[in-house]
This record gives sequence, C-alpha cells and structure tokens, in this order.
Amino acid sequence: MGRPSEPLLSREIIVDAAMSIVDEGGISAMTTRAIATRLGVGQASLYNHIASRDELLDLLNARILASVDLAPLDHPDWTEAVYGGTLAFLAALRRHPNMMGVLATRPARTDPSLTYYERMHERLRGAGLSAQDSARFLFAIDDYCIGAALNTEVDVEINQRQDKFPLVTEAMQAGRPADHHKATLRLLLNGLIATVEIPAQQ
Amino acid sequence: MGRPSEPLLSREIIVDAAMSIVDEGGISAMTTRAIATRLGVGQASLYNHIASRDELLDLLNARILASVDLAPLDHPDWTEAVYGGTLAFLAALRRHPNMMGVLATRPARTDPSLTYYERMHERLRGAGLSAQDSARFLFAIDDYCIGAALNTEVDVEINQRQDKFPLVTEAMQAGRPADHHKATLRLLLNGLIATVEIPAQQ
DNA sequence: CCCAATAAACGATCATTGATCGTTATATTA
DNA sequence: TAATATAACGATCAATGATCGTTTATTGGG
Repeated sequence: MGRPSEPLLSREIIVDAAMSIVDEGGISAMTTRAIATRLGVGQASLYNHIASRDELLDLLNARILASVDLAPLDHPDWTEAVYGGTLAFLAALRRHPNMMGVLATRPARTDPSLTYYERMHERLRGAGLSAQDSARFLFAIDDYCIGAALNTEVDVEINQRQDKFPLVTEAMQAGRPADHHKATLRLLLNGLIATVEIPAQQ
Repeated sequence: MGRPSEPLLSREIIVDAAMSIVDEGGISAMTTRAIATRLGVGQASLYNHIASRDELLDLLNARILASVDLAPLDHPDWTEAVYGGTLAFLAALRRHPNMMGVLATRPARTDPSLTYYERMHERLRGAGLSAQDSARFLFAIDDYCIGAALNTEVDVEINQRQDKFPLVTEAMQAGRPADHHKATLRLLLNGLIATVEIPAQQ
C-alpha cells in the first residue's frame, strides 16, 4: 500500500477506538489487533503513532482526566468549589468503569491529571490553608474518590452463600442510594474543614 | 521423571512463590514460568494444582484478606471495634502494595474477604444500626480504604514541572504524615456515627 | 523544480505468555 | 497384585505486543 494520501491514523483516532473497546469489553479486550481491526488498518501501523501499549494507556488516562468538568471550581464559596470539583472528578472516573483498574494503579503523571489537582490546591490554598493542610485535605478526598469509583463496579455474588454470610447478604441487598457518594463526600469535607486552620476573612 | 515420591508442589507452595514474586517485581512479573522456575519445576506442572492464572489471583486475594487481624473487632466499644478492624484491613492491604491493582478490581468473592465484611457488619448491626445504615456505613469506610491503599504507591514525578504545577509540587513535598490515614478514618467514622440512628442502650 | 528526507502504511516475523496434550512414573486403593 | 489416580515432564498452541525491512506518498531546502 505504501503511504496513503490522507493519513488513516492519528493519536486521537487510536485513542478513540481504544477507549470504545475498553468501555465495551474491558481492558483485556484492548489488544493492538482489536484496535487495528476496528480502524481497518494493520496492527503494526499503530506503532507509527504510539510508542507502546503502555503509552496508549497513559493517553486514555489523560483523556478521562481531561473530561473532568472544572467549571464548578469557580464557585465563589471555596467549600462548594472543592465539593463540586470532587464530584466532577468522581463523575469523570465513573464514566469509564472498565478503566478504573488501570487508572488507579498508574501514577497521576498526565497533564490533565496534574491540572485538576493544581486547580483544587489553588482553591484550598486560596482559602488560607497551608501547603500541608492543603495536601492532607486533598489526599483524603482523593483517596475516597479513587476507592469510590473502583468499588462501584464490585458486585458480590453471594446468592448461594446466604447461610454463611447473612449480614453481608442483607447489606448488599440494601445497596447504596444514588446520592451515597455525595452524602459521604459532604461528611468528609465537613470533617476536614473542622480540623483545618483557616485565617479569618478580611 | 514421572510422579515424584513426594509431591513437589501444592496450592500453598504455589501461592507462596507467586506472592513473593508479586511483592518483589509487581504483578507483571508473576508469570507461570517465573513461578515454576522459582520452584524448580516445569511450567505446565502448576496446572495440576491450579485451574488458571486467574484462579491463582483469587488465591492471592484470599491470602491477603486472611491476614487481616480480626482481633480488634472484639473491642467492647463498637466504634473502637470498627475503627480497629478498618485499620487492620488497611494494614493488610498495604503489606502488598503490588497487589492492589488486582485486589481492587476483582469482586470480594473470596471467603476471607466475606468473613471480614461479615464481622464488620456484625458489630455495626449489634450497635443497633439498620441493615441499610450498616451497608452505607461500611461502604463509605471501605471506599476510603481501597483508595487509601491504592494511592499510597502513587508518587508523582514532578521535579521537572514545578513551573507548571507549583501547588501540586508543594503539596507532594509536604507529603502526608504517618498517622494520616488514622486521622482521616477517625474523622470519617465520627461523621458517619453522627448521621446514623442508634437506639438508646438499655 | 527537483530530490532527499520524512511519514505512514504494509506484511512477515519474534519472543513471551497462558494453556493444553499426551507420556511417564509413582502412589493409592480395591 | 492389578487398576486407577496423581503429579511431574516436554512439546506444542494460539494470542499478544513489538520490531524490521519494504513500499509509496508527502514535504521542504537548495
């Protein structure tokens, strides 16, 4: 074939296809051949645009974190801003549940990821928190978000073991309400705010 | 060689080796050949004892959750029991940071895992919480623990980007104190307790 | 304007990985 | 003791990520 007049591939195109495949079939379905097939292209051709499958995972990571809606972070009340930002973060993660395993285990090294954290710290510091307090504050929220996003997909199949784990069974049947994360996050935030030294407003 | 007089392998032996390999080199280092080599045995021989690599991951999961120290759950004060149990859970997870990616993404289907949750619910229900409250309570704690255990390994390399993300840089340098998780967990627990209906003690 | 350098596709091929198969030799049991 | 089950082996498979050399089209400096 040789070089086509119009390039068939690009990083964007590849990331799009890869993301769709992950969303549909999980991370194990995202093979280089599956991506290439979906794009009607040879498997090796991908490597003209990405260095490795690992790099592609980073690109997916970046794509997800770039989809975080940062608008809530402009709210005049910093506590609302932080609350809203966290919800947006959590919402973005939960849009791609099949990516959570990958997202959670690779360091937040992508640009959009760091941008999100930078903006969050901006509001925290702006409210008067010290670097240390800001760090602990955001660590706490972030830990919860990662866990919450991950745990949503976990459903315990306990149907045939109700005898041995009756309370777990009952709890799983109770489930969690739609606003569970919001409520818990409010709770965590209020607690954090109470523990933090904030200079009086001028 | 044929069948040896004394079996060279067993599930226990295989799980031991696999766990060591994961701890040392991460999950990607845990290949069937690496395990077999470590045990001085042929790769295919493993399959006389385990059904698949996937099953082996479940066994590792179970091993870790079986190492949770459930003793704190006997504390007379239920809030202390739940606090202590959660810390033990978190401690067990953090003993095998390289396993977190696997642990977090597969459902809590193993027996030791369900045992831990059952015991936690036991204390919550015993304190008078409804099934629903108990579920939400434990979900919240659990989400935080999973995230906390995962996030510990994440270290952002930001040395060369201090210009673009100064606040993140500063926060990472501040780090988190050794008792950070304990403090956050206390905070979360207190918040949860305050939101929950608990019948007066007789 | 030409032509060398680059870009972007291809097919072929590799090494690695999890898994299966048939074989062989030892234990166990009826 | 004979029959069956167990547990190792080596060979081999299909799938996967990655590399290589080849081919063809685009592009930019002299």
